[in-house]
Amino acid sequence: MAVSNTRLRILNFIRKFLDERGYAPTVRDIARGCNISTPSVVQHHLNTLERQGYIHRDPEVFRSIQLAERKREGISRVPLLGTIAAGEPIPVPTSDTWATIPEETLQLTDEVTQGKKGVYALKVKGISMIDAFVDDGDIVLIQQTSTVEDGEVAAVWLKIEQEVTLKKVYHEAGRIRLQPANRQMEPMYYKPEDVEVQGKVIGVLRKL
Amino acid sequence: MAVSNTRLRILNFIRKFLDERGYAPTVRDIARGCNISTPSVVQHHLNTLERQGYIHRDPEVFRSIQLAERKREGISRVPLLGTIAAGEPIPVPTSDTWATIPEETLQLTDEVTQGKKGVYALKVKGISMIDAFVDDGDIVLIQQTSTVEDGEVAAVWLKIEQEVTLKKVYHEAGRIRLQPANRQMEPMYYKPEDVEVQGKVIGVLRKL
DNA sequence: TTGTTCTTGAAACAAGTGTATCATACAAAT
DNA sequence: ATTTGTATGATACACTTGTTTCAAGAACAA
Repeated sequence: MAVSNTRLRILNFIRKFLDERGYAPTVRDIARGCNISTPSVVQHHLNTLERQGYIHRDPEVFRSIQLAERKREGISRVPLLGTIAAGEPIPVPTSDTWATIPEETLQLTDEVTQGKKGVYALKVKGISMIDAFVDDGDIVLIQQTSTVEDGEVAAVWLKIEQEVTLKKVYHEAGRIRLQPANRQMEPMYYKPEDVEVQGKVIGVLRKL
Repeated sequence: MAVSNTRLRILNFIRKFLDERGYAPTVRDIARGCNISTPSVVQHHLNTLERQGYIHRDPEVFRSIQLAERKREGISRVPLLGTIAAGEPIPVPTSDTWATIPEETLQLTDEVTQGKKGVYALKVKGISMIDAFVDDGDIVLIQQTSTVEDGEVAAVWLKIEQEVTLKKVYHEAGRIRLQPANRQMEPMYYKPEDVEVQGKVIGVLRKL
């Protein structure tokens, strides 16, 4: 069942009310704001909206309407632990690194961190990662891990070149294939002992 | 005056209550949760906390306690209004576009939106914007505007080519210079009447 | 001591508020 | 035409809840 016109007005009113006042409206607030003459009509629509999963209420509790779309509104504080550049291994957080005060802390919603744990951020220095469409000044979000699945993008330390690079990793027979995000570029092949996965890249953030 | 022991307990209780239930406690909820026998004591402490600036309440309004520390925590809800591709103009929001339920809504902190107003998001379709280090599937954050300062990145509609592109814009004598983010690429020059700024690019978001 | 201020307490009021009940109107389906 | 489901409406009840009032103990300085 679709969202009717009146219920859409009600939903939008609840959104606006929450944004402006910081707490939920009452049925009478909604009636006033949506040109509905009586609480019972609002009640009826709220029941429907709740049955459809758009909102949640605690019975008998005043101003307890919550929007389902805002339920998982988690904010994570992601430490910015330093920079990532071609010629140096990336900072890998240790137990005490987390405890110390980071350079800066990014406040990110779970929408961005995808709810992942053990995430930290690094600022890109230089243009060595343009083959991953990562520019100078971008922020990469890294999840601490030493293993990745095939096809995932990882921060990989190349022992021979003494360089870090962002590539899709594929485990092949007797070798590791590192595939640039840029499809126009050729993959590179390494012996497993010559590469070291330092973390999984879960996102990139660019502020202009 | 410092925060007394009891008031600190009350503050922590309000924090926990808000996190767990999504709406504010009543004076009686607080009394129950902090082993206070009567609403009037809670009322007294809330008055003090409000005078000290730790909380805010709307008089006479139930469950209207708000934590000052969370007032400027800044989550913006950015509507994902569609896609951006080379061959089609980008969707420009109108007053009624904002009112309808968007395809999806991104929840972003002000850290990401930089506190800007009138921001919406578009998902990139295709690899036509790799010269701006923007890959297929990336999300670009656009602030609605028709003018940009020199050096800012804009979503520009090229009337002759019938294409949209992301470029740094420079106003020069009698012409517009469009500079790719990729420094290895050459700028393009247009007559002012042949280009149309459709919005300012304030960020790029890539989820992997 | 005395006085002052802060804190805790009990009780009650009045208004805000979720909810139920009954009723009407309208459109679509049978 | 009848039924069914949905949207709207008026009214009232009972509980929730912010607030007030009066009172008393606790901490502390003069």
